[in-house]
Amino acid sequence: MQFTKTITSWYSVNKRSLPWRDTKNPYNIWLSEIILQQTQVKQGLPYYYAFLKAFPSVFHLAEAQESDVLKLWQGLGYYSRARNLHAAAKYVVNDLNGTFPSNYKDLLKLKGVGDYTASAIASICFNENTAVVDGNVYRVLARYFGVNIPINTTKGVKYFKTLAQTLIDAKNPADYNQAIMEFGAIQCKPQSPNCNICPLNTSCEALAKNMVKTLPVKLKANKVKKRYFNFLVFISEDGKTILEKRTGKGIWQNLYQFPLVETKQDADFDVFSEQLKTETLLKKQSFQLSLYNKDSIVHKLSHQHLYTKFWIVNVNKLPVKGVVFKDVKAYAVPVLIGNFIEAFQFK
DNA sequence: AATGCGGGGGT
DNA sequence: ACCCCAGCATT
Repeated sequence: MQFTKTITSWYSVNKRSLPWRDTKNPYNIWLSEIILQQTQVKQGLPYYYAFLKAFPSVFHLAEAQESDVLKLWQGLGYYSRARNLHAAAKYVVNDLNGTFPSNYKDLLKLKGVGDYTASAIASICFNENTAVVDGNVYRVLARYFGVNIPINTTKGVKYFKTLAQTLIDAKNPADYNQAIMEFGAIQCKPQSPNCNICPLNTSCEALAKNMVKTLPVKLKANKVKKRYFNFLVFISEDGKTILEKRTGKGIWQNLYQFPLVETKQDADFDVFSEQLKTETLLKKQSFQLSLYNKDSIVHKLSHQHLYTKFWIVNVNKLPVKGVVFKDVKAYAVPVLIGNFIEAFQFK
């Protein structure tokens, strides 16, 4: 297929030099693929180096505490990736004697490994003939073949997986898969691709029909929800504050935060001050309240905007076991909390 | 099939 | 304000 030949020869000339391209070690490739899920190379690169340094092998990772893995993952987002990474490492060590699964089907059994990642590892490390379909592949194929089926539907997912599988270079799945992704990232990029220099510009359906800007088609996402977060930054006379672990289902699972009071709307000082008197932590406790940031800090996640206030709660003695100020930075926290800790300087 | 999950960067 | 990113798990 001409498409396949052009993509692979483009890749041999234009590929970036990246650390995970110097190895076929499945541990390294797996780590890189998990880090790069929904994450650009530039953002993930420092984490890849940090993880390999802290956990050079799957055995090191399996022996770690989840809290240490999350701390190292801090700032990268989608924290279930870190929790699943750690769980999968323990599975590989405890159930598979440390030997990585070596085919698509068995790779899928690892937590956090879905169709894309199993295909990537199987092809790159074991040369299995299974096509990857990531955001880049959707875009390249939708444009080149002029496909307007929405990519985020069951029909679209199946269609593109099948199409990708017909195009893969069976003699070199490892390079072909990486080639089409790199082509999407650098040449057939989302915004204003330079089609003048594209090696496929004489046969690209989207270019011929002036559809480059409208492909691929993606069904619109839901609207962003607004939430109002009030963090209680306790300050005790013996130099401690309170950190709580987030449990349950929502965002930032297993990360730490200051005690949180969520309100239906932006909290007013007087109203909130009264409300606090009924909070469990402050029921039988006198406290002095001050507001750290008058204007809410807006922290934007994909599907929620968090309007956030940090309330400084001075107390004589903490109602629960606290954390001494110098230890606060050892906890894995969301970026929103980490930024506050950096700026506030506990002392 | 629909929803939730982070954070950074670009336009 | 909206889109994108080497997606996955849950319901």
